[in-house]
Amino acid sequence: MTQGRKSKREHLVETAQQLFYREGIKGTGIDTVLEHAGVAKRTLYNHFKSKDELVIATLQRRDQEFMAMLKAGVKKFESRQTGEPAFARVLAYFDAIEEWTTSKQFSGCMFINASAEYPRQDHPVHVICAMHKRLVIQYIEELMSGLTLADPHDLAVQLAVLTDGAIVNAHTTSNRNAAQVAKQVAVSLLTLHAQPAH
Amino acid sequence: MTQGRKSKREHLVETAQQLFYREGIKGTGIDTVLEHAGVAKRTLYNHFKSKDELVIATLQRRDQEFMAMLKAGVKKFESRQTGEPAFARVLAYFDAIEEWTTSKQFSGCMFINASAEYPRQDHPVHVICAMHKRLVIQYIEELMSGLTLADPHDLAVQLAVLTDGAIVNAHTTSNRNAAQVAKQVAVSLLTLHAQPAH
DNA sequence: ATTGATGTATACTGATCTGTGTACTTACTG
DNA sequence: CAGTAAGTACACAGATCAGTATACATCAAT
Repeated sequence: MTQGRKSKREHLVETAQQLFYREGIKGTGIDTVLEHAGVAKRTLYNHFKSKDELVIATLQRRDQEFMAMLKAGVKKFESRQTGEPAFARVLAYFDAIEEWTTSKQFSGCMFINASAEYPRQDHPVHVICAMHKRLVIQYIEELMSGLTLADPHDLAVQLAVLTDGAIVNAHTTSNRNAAQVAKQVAVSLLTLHAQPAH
Repeated sequence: MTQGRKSKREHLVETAQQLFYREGIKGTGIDTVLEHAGVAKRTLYNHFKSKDELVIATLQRRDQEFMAMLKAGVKKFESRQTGEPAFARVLAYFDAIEEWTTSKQFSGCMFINASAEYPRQDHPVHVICAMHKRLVIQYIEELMSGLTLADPHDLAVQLAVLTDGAIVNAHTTSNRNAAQVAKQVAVSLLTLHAQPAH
């Protein structure tokens, strides 16, 4: 089977992701997704056995996309940091968050939003969101691998909490400075608790 | 007109608030609210001209309730703080947040959740959520009135971001320590930037 | 006692929702 | 060319949604 540039399935997930992000999941009907994707309803239900399955596929796609965006952002901003060089990667991470939260299409964190739409903690959607958040914490720990810390995981959780706060604050109150505020706090925390290794 | 202990309207708003919080707003139909409240549909639509109006009434009620809860919590925990006495009120605030986020019925912040369900920033629901968040920042500033700070508003925003992060983290990842983490960070920030007045 | 406001019960409208059934088309493959 | 996998168009089911219409009940105040 030769596919076009994108498989129908991938195209559906991509379209659904955008709509779910912009309008909310429960605020977006299947028919709306189909219209935007230009795909027949039957095709969708051949690939996914329910809307929930499509939702989960979009979140998995977003997870990949988001982590890639973060990593690209860190690479991009790492060399532009001033101050203690050992902090550069972590601080570049906050710049990446800032670039995202101040971008035109920003509409909060898709996982936080999905968690809010599916508040039950045992719902598959909620579980996936929790997993994503754990991945981010893990990534932050990696960014701090060049630092000597009493408890690296502890600081990573602190910075993750800070990040979520910035994202939510930016979205709910349309505050374009939220990520900078978070970065300021991060600088304080790093200065207090971290020394460059060696 | 003599009312019962609670007016029908108040009873409807209270019932709707609980359901919207537990199951999400778009996840709760009008009929579900009516069943739980034991009230006729016509009565609801005599008091509110649409579901959106009911939603807004629940958010206004929650705003009152939440601020009262915060203030009661601060009063309750203020005297139990150790360390610098001038920090006691702010730190008690984080204890109040902790008590809430670790309580059985906790399901995130109703305003953050509502913002996620109504992502458009010009939607009335979204606007009300933004107002609530501003009120909280204002309250945090009040809690710090006994401190000498270079920029009190700045620190209040930092602590508000931190709070939102803790609430979201507690909800999405079922982390019972999120508020304590936030409090730790708050201690660091206060130590760095605040001196007791005089 | 009558009036007017408030609430109830129930049926209904019309829209929208997720998901299915069916028959047709396209296109790749053996 | 035959067969198979994938997609399309379209109708439709069955549930649920917000909101309305109508007729009746309750009750307090004049």
